[in-house]
Amino acid sequence: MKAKVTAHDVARLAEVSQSAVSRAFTPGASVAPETRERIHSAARKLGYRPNAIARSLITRRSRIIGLVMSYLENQFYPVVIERLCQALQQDGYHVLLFISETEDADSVLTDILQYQVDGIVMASTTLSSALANHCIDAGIPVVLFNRVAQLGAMGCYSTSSVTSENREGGRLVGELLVSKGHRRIAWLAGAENASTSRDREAGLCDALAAAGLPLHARGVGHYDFAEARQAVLALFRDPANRPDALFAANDHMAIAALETLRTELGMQVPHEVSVVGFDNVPQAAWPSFNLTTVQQDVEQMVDATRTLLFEQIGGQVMARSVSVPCVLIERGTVRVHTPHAHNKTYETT
Amino acid sequence: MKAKVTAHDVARLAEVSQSAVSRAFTPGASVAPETRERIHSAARKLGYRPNAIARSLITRRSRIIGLVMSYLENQFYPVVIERLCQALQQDGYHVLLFISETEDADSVLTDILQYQVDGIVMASTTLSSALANHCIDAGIPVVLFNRVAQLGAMGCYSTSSVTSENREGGRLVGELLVSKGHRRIAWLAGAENASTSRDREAGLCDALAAAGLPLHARGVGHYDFAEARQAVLALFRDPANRPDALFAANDHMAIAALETLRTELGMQVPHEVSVVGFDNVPQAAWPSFNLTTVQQDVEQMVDATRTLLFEQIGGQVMARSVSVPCVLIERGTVRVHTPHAHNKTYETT
DNA sequence: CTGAAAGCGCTTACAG
DNA sequence: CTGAAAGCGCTTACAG
Repeated sequence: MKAKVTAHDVARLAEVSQSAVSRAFTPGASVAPETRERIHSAARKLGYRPNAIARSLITRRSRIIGLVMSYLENQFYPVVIERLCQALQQDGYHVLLFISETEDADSVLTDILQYQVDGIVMASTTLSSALANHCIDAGIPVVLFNRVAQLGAMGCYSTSSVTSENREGGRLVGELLVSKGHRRIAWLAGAENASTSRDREAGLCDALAAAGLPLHARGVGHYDFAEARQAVLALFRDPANRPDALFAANDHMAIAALETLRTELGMQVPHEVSVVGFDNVPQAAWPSFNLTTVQQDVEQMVDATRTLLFEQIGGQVMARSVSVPCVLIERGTVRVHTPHAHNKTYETT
Repeated sequence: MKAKVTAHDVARLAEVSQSAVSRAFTPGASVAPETRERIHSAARKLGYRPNAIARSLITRRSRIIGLVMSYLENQFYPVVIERLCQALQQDGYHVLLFISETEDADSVLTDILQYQVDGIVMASTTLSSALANHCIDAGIPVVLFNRVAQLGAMGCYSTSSVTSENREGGRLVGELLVSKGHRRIAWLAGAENASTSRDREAGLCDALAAAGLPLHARGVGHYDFAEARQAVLALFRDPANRPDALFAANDHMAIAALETLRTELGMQVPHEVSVVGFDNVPQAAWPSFNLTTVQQDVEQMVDATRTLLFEQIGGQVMARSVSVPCVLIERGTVRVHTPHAHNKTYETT
C-alpha cells in the first residue's frame, strides 16, 4: 500500500509550491496555463487527487448533503433516491444516506451533523422542532421532501419543504369518482400525522362536499402493505354496506387493496369497486394493476429541492414551501359506466 | 447563525485544555471521570459535537463507506440499501451513495476516492481492473455485491465479492422444472457479462444436462422490464414451438414475463407455461404474481459484506469471495401436474 | 490524569 | 502569476 500522495508530492515533482498545486485544482484560481499543465501532468503521473476531507475542513463546505429516508419498500422512494442522487452528483454534491426506520430521526440527525453536511433532505420523515432549530442555528438548510413542516410559532414554516399539490390531487380523484357515479367513496389513510395523507384526504372531502356526498367510510393503513390489507378487510367486511370506490393515500396501499379485494374478497375491480392510488410508482403501470392514480412529478420535486437547498446554502434565505402540480393518470381501476342498479338501490335507501 | 462551536469553546467553559475535550469524546482515552463529566456538561450546554471531518483528517479514517448502485427499479436493490445502511450505521459507519446509471463506474469512483472512504461496496456494477488496482494500491477495500470479480492475472480474485450460490440456485430451479415434467425449458438471461446471470444459467444447464435435456430456448432481457417483455414475445412467437417453462435471471424480469405472457400472449401460468424468477423481491409474494423463485438471503449477504470490509480495513488481508446459500421458494407459478399430452407430442417428435 | 505542541492535507489572504 | 505562512478542528505522542 503506497503512502497517500499529497499536494506536496506533486509540488516537488512539478517544481512548484504546494499552493500552486492547490490553485491548479481550484477552478478559477490564478495560475499560468503552462504551470497548471505541468502540475496536472505531475499529478497524473503520481495518481494525485485532492483530499476532499482536507478541503472541506478549510473551506467549511463539505459538498455533502445528508439524505434521511425511512421506508424503501414503497417504490416511490427508490425513484426519489435515484433522481436526487444523480442530480446532486451533477451539481458536484454527494449524498450521505441515512435510514431511520423508526420515526426517531433525531438521533440520526445528530450523527449527520457531525459530518458537517451542507444541507439535509428528509423524505417521509419530519424532525422535531428542537432539532429544526438546531439546524437553523447552525445555518444548515433542511428541506422536507414529500412532507410539510408544522407551522412554527411565528405562523410561518420554519423548515422548507417540497410536496406535490396534494390537496388538489385529492380533489381531482374525488371529482373523477363522483363523475363516474360513485356514491359510497371510502378513504384509506396513510399515517394520521402525515401531511401527505391529511392533505389528500382534505382534497377528496372538498370534492365530496361539492357534490353533497359524505365520506362513506375510512380506514388507516399507515402506508404499509399488511396494514392496508387489514384496513381493506375491515372496510369491506359488511357485504350489505360496501364502498363502491376506494381511494388510497398512496399506490403502495392501493396495490395492497387491489390484491386483497381480488384475492381475498373475490371482488372485481373496477366492476364492483373502483380503486385509486397516489404517486404513480412504476408498478402502477404494470398490467396486473393498471392502476388509476395521481402522478407525483419527481423530476420537478427534485429540482425544487435543489433550488431550495442551494438558495439556502450560504445565503440567509427564509425557509419556504414549494408544491408542484400533480396530474391524474387514468388507467383501468375506475369504472367508466354509470352506476349499476346495485348501487342505485343503496342510493335510495 | 451561531459560529460553529469547537473543542476550544468547550475547553474554555470547562476550564480544561482542548486535548482534554478531545479525550472526553474518545472512547477509551484516559480522562478522569469527573473531568469527562464536566466536559460533557459544558459540551451539552454549548451544543458541541466533534467535527467528524477534522477527526477524519487526522485519524485517516473517515468511517464512510462508498456504495455504488446502478439500478433501483429492481426492488432487490432498495432492500439491499436499506439493510446495508442500517447495519453500517450500527457499526459506526456511514454510507456515501453514488448512482452510476451507465456502466462507467470509473468516473464515479475517482469521485468517491477523493472523499477518503474507508471502503467501497459496488452493487450490480463492476470496476475496471485499472481502478481495482488503484484501490488496492491505496489500501481501500472494495467488495463487489451480487457480482463476482474477473479472475486476475495470478488466477485469484483481485477484488472481494459476496454473492449467493447462484449456480446452485440455478440448478435447484432446473431440477424443480424437470421434476414437474417440463421438457421445453427456456432461459431469460440478464446481462450477458453479469456473473449472476451466467452462473444461474450454468446451474440451470447442469440440471438439464443431468436429465439429458437441452436448453430449449434463450432470450436476453438485460435485467430490464421492457427488454424482458420483448424477449418473451420473441421466445413465444411461434405457437407451435413454445417453451413450457421460463426461468428468468431475476424476479424483475420474471414479473415482466408473467405480465407479458398473461396480458399479451393470453397464456395461463402455470397451466400452459411455468415461470420462475430469482431474488425473492417483495413483489414476488404479491398474490397477483405468487412467483416461485430463489431467495437471496440479503441478511447474510450484508453480514458477509461487513465482515469482508472490516477485515480489510486496516489489515492487509487478501481479497476473498464469499457466497451464501440461497433457498428455493415454491409458490404458484410452476405447475404441479405431470406433462400434458400437448407436450408429449413434442417430446416424441 | 493532563497540557503544550506538532501535524493531518488542504485553501487563501498577503506580499512580491 | 507565485510562494511563504497561517489556520480549518481535531488526535496523539511526549512530558510532567
